[in-house]
Amino acid sequence: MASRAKATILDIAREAGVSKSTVSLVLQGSGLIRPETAVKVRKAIEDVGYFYNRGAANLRKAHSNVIGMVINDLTNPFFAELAVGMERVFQAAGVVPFIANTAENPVRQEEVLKSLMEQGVAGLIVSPARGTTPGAFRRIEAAGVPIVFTMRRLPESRIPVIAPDNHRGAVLATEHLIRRGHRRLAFFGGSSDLVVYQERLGGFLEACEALGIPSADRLIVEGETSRKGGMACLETALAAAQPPTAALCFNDAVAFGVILALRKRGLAEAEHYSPALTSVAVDTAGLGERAAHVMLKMIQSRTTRAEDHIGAVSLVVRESSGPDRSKQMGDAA
Amino acid sequence: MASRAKATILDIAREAGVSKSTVSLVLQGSGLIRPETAVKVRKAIEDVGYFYNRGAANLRKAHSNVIGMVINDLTNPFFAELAVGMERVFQAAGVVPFIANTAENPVRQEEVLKSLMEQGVAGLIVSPARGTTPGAFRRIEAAGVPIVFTMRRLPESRIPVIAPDNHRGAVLATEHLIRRGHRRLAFFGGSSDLVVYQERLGGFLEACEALGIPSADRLIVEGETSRKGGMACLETALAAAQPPTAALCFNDAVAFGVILALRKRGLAEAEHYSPALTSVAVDTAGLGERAAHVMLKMIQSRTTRAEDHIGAVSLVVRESSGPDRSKQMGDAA
DNA sequence: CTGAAAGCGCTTACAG
DNA sequence: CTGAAAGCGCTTACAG
Repeated sequence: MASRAKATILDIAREAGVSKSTVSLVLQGSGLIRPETAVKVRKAIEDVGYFYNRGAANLRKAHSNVIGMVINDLTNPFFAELAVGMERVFQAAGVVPFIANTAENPVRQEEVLKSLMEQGVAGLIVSPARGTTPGAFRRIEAAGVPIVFTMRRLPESRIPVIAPDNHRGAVLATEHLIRRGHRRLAFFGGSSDLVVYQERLGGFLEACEALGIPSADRLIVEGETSRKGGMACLETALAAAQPPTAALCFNDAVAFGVILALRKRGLAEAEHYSPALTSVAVDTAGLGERAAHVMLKMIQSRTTRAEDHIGAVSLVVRESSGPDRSKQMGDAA
Repeated sequence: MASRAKATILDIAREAGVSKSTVSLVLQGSGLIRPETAVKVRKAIEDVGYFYNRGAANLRKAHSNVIGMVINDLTNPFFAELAVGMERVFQAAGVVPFIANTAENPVRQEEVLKSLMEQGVAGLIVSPARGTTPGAFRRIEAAGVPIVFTMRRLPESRIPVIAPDNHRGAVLATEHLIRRGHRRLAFFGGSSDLVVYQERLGGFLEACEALGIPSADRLIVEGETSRKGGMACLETALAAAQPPTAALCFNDAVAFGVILALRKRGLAEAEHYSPALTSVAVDTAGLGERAAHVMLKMIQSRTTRAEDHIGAVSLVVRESSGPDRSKQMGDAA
């Protein structure tokens, strides 16, 4: 049973008593083959335990059916969602997505990209790691392999981007906080080396400006985009002479950290301080689907250029239980 | 700049003024090549923007450097952790892991496995989807490709398994609850078609038996392994004549659901009912590393057999704030 | 040290 | 409809 040497189309041909061209034609579902021949061949395929050798086929056909998904942090459920959306589309198109994780490490990213290229991917969907240098994709672009960025853009790059409207999301969330009566606002978490950060902070500042919150009443605390970072942000903010009464958090993790810290201080448990996690909703799986579609189109039309796509966002207001003067957390996912 | 046709070793050979054999030798780091020749070749590789074609190489060498990781639920951070551990080991060994998600769907799993086999993987690390049939891996085994199961085992399969000691974890957690003074215990979530469920429930029952909890005081509520499932379990339990005072939850998600439901009912907020999420700790990344090592060894020794590996577990007791008679949640991760 | 030749498993014209 | 032949990009003996 355990045949060590893998079967090839030659084995199938022998088993079925036809030539290997015929087998190849059957494999490709060609209409040129007589039905009973096809049946005979298919039976032989089963009998010899054959697995199609896509590498050999691609070598000859000079194109591949695998595309690489390079993700900066697979432990972030957000990216898992994104991957799920892409897979749906690719599956339907007969394309196999291989996922690789860079763990936010540009060196690892370099290796992963090289690997994927060596594997002969037809395209690359990438959420670039922090600190990716502008030239990181130069050789791949030169080789004519299409790339799509998701979630993050690189400064001064012409690679198309599929991402949510971070700026708009932050504007919506900030407006919400101000309308709820808050006058001293904070922006918690993230760091200015990320383009995403600039976009969200920009939205925050724009809304503050538009709705008359003076810059003296805005507190910006950079920090790790993690629970720990969120906790640190809160400590910093509470140490201020006039602590903010509401904050826009860079992402969910930061927001949870802030809430944990509040709870630890006994502030969140108290009746008058019930943080409602209002958040910016992004159709993540939808963005994944979109990215996949763009990629498919690029491959098909043999181009490395495409339009950017900025996904709509909306505000999800949750359990805003406290009175007007209650402090409250807003979170931009 | 954008050379559409990909460069081959022939282009390099031409550029460097050597034969393609020489280029191949340089690519493989052979010591047979004069240093200055190697330098010249390496420069040519840069100049023509070459990417090694691993598919062609593998075709000739008849072995590959990619292994497939087939995961049943990528959105579960647990599996992301596992993947991270494996990647660490594989990277060091020059092996490229490709991750594929089956979303707990046996049909999708079938497709993914086929794809990976067609891609010529050297081995497969699989966390099988629910409802996987015993024969699902027959052809792959017959082809001599090594498989390792992680986290879950299949009934009546001889494929090696790397998994945490679920039984022991449940025993530890249950003993803990009983020692805290609880006498009416529940087991929440999961369903009996999973081997993991049998293992955990078995541990729960064994501990109850050993420490004298009569079966009348044990409540077993099957349910979805999600927050929603956990919430439903709690409702069922509270409807009992004598509700349990503590529960062992199938996993984190169920436990969170239970806590949410308690909070909604106002039970968790009350002083006398502060659920402490005591949980069973598994070194997930460590299991990932272990699985990778086992796989590497199997590939190297050309076998499809290996010892099972059952990872140690430990109990993490957290914020057990209430008094002895406080109700409390234990969670087996 | 380096070159010419064969072959890995497939597909693709090209004959028959 | 089916077979013989060439070739995809590489590696591997085998000469030189």
